[in-house]
Amino acid sequence: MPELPEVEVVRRGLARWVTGARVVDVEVLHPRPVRRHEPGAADFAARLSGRTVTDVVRRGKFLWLALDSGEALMAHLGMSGQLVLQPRDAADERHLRVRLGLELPDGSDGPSRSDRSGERQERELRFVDQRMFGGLWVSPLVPTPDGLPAGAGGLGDVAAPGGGTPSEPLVPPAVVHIARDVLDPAFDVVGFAARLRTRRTGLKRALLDQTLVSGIGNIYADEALWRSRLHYARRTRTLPRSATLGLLGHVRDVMVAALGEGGTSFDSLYVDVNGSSGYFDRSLAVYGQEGRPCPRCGALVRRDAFMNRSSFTCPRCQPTPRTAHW
DNA sequence: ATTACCGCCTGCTGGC
DNA sequence: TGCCAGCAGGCGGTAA
Repeated sequence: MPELPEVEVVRRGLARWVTGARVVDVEVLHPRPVRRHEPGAADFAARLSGRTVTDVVRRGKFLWLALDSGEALMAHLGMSGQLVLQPRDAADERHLRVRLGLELPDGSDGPSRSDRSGERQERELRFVDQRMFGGLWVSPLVPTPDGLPAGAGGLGDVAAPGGGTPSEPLVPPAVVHIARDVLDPAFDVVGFAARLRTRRTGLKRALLDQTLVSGIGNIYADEALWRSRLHYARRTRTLPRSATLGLLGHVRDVMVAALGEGGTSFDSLYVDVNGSSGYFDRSLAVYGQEGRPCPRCGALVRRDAFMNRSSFTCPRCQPTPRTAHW
């Protein structure tokens, strides 16, 4: 499933290749992925046709293409979504849901192709999604409540200080309640620590709460907790501030490491959600490793049912707290 | 207001 | 061989 680093890799690819592109046609092949566009598929297509992409922005796992109309094409990859840039004559993918015909800006011939110059190159931006948890919709943009840039935008490496171009202080309403993520320069570590202490819940529930910090899914939650030697049911209220800061550092480290792998694995926008991209081949200490030895101490990794999902822990490094908060 | 849980989706896997 | 339960899980909606 696409996690934050994969979404950021997609964002960078889009920023590079489709900034300045103009939408020439739109085809919705399945209604479900545009369900969040309430006026319907025809209106969705009409609002995109003829528009030019001015920026590509991400907050958490929400991604959007800012348009010269002042609106934005929103995208969420959900569990199995992909955004791929293809030649117009490429065969349809099995789970192709939406197709946007694009005219690339002058001087760009798109990824992995260098054919004749002099005329604008056409490509298709395709939304492919097997399970359709994700989707596309067109949305207005509203000012960010804090007046700061919306998230990761422009070209460059947001994880590197000074890298990237600040995005405009505009967000889609659907994203206003989504917290910034740990790769966002405007992420407020101190504010997060303070809010965590007011919560009456367990640590992993808090990490997965997108209104506290965004972009953390099941995999990164488990990996960061393992690195921090913390159990998922540890009460947030009892966590010392230093441990909170350490945990956030581990979240950032594991994401930046994945970003480094993912960012060098693709020369197109294709991200293989089934894991053969090299991204998921990265070593996971505990996630999905039930019954295998903990890389740190050798105890066998345990799998617990948690929130209708799974949590993987090392029973020795991450003992169950005596006062657990499930 | 805060917290917890359900259901949406499809394809693959394993047990019988 | 076929059938079906279980599983993957982010997020919006809703109940308590």
